[in-house]
Amino acid sequence: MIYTLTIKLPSREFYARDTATVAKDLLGMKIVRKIGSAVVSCTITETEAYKHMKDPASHAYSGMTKRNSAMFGEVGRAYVYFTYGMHHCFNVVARSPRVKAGAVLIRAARPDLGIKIMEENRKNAKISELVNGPAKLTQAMCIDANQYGVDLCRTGSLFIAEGIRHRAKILSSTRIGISKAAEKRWNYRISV
DNA sequence: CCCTAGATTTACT
DNA sequence: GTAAATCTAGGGC
Repeated sequence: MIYTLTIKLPSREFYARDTATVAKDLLGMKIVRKIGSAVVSCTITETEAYKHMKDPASHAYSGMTKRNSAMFGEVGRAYVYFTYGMHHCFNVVARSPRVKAGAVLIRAARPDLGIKIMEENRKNAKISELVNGPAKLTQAMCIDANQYGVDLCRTGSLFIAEGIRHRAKILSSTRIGISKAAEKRWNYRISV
């Protein structure tokens, strides 16, 4: 028996909305990564919105640089940055049309497919800690500077797909690990 | 469980 | 020069 699996991807317009709104709507969606012939995927459980003006915590706040240029580029693409001398973090470029820059940091997820591969990439960490942090997720899913600017609206080596519709309550909190604009509650998560 | 220190590179001041 | 959208190991409780 041959099954045809239909994978639905959010449209480009999905990402052309307010960054915080997209951050909430990404909860429950899937990150799919093809590594050679293997596939790994996770369901997004925690996100954070980073805007442009009026958001001193955003990489885009002080204008465009070589590092953050993806935040000013086409929505629906990947913004991957390197930090703390050893970690990569994965963002999805998203903003309303009248805003110049914005991205959603993917902070945590739930492992879905390819768990064995992710365990190897994560030095055999416990399943509950495979992708429960922004740099853990990129490590498990082999996301680094090579994925900078990748179009997440196409079924390539890295993309976002719609997940199972969920009714989980969305909790909002202050963003993690920042010192500026610490009062803004642009961190969103769903439990398990 | 909690907490702290150290890793290690880049980009911008 | 230094701060950075982080993680891990190690020690204490």
